[in-house]
Order: sequence, then C-alpha cells, then structure tokens
Amino acid sequence: MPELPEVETITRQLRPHLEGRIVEGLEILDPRWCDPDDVAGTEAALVGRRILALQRRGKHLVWRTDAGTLLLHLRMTGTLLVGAADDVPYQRVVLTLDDGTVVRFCDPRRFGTGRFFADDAAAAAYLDDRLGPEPLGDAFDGAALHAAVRTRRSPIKALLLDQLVVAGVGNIYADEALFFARVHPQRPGDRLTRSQCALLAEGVRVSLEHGIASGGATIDDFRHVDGVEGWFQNDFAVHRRAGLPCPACGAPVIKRVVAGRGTYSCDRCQPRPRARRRPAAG
DNA sequence: CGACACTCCTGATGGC
DNA sequence: TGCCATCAGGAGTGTC
Repeated sequence: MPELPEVETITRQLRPHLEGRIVEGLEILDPRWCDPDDVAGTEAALVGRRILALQRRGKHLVWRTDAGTLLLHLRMTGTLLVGAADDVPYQRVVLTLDDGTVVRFCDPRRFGTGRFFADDAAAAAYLDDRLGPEPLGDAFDGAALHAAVRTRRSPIKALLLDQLVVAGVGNIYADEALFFARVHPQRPGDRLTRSQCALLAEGVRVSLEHGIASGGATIDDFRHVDGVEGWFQNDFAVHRRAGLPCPACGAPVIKRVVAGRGTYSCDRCQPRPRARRRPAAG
C-alpha cells in the first residue's frame, strides 16, 4: 500500500513524462474517483491545462497546472501507469497528454481519489487542514514529535498513523520506525520520553529514506509507473515478518492488532509498556 | 477535543 | 471442489 516512499517514487518517475505537457483528454471511468465533484466538471476543468509541476505532500500527489491544482491519493491499491496496455485491469481514469503519453490510474478497491481545485490556495488549504509536518523536512524532529504526542494517551503506533502528527507515515513505516527506536507500538504517546521521541523521529526518517532508496515497497498492488515492483518489502526488519527472527536479537517477531492495524514488533527489543499505576482519572 | 467504531471496496484467504 | 465468511487497511464521518 502506497505510503510516502511509494508516492515519492511515483512522483519522481512521472515527472519527466508529465511536466510541461498539456492535458489533451481525461476520461473518468469511475465517478467515485472525484466524488463529491462531478465527472463532467472535473474532466472539463482539466482538459487543456498545462501541467507545470509534480510534487508530493504526505501521501498526496500534487499536480500544479497553469489553472488549478489536482490532488491525487492512491489509498490502498491505486497505481499510476505510463504506457500500459489499454486493457490493463481495474482502470478508473485515463489521462492523455499532447505528446500521446497515456497515464492510467488503476485501482482494484476503488479507494483512490482525485480532486481538482481551480484555486491553488484552496488545494493548499485542503492539505494543510489534514497534514502535519513533512517527516523529511526541517519541521519534523524529536522535539516536534514529543510536542505532538506528549498529551496523547493513544498507542504511539496510532499516533504515527495520524497524518496530523506527521504526514506520510503508514502501517509499514510506522512498524519499521518503532523497531528502529526500540519503542513498543502499544506504548501510550504520553509515556514516551524526549530521547525516545528523538530516536523515533530519526527512525521515521531513516525508514522512509531507506524505502525511497529502494524504490518503495510492493505489497499487493504497488507498482512503479512502468509496472515494475519496488523491493523495500525484502528489507523490512519486522513488518510482515511474524514468527521470523528479529534481525537484532533473533527472538520471533510478534504480530498483534494495534489501532486496528496489523502490527509487527520484537517484544524483546521493544519492551512492552507496563500498566499505569492508577486507572485513568478521566 | 480525544478516542474509537463504522464505512467504503474487492481480491485473497481460510474453514468446512 | 465450491461456497461462504472474514480479513486487510487510509482516511473520512459519526458518536460519546
């Protein structure tokens, strides 16, 4: 499932194909993609636009045009393919450019979205309402993470998945970052020390950078724009490795459900939090 | 406001 | 072999 490294990979690969091109055709096959906006209006708004720049914010793809901004989200199973066969399965949107390039958005589960904002500032506001600091930027460090979680009683795993705490981290990289920092996924946010937060912020950064350097992780549906798989899934320390030995100590990796997500950790390297002395005061 | 259940969707998986 | 029921999960919404 695409997280920050996967979206960054796609963005970098799409850039040379799209930047500077004019949208010649847009066919939205699944109206859910642009919901609640209507299909005809979205198609009409984008056709004729010149694509100026492709950026990434959290897990969102940000396409700036000469008149408005398109925000795409791949969610669980979305892919963007360039030059794929015209009968490639699960096509939801087909984009044709003025040089004949065809970009196909494919998405078996139909969770992916695309919304066009005629007003660039409105698109920026939409993102800023939903996203905290970029984990690879200067605004995110141990102090920022500590400030964001120090009053929260949710398990730290849930907080890492909260896009307002840090933008772009999903289930894979949350597990990997927690293992890096030797912090148990069920530790409440308000019980992390400053030094643990510093280590965890570093773990987030290291894991994401490793993921980008590896071309992302292919689990289920993620593909590069040419259909090739990423390979970071082969480098996971703990994620999706239940029962396999922890790379640090050899103890078996444990799988449990935390914050409603399959969560993998080494309970020897990441000691379980002890119960609070007193029940919550409320 | 925080925490959490529920919802969307469909291929994969598991039980019998 | 076939047919269910269940699961996975990012993010939006609703509830307390």
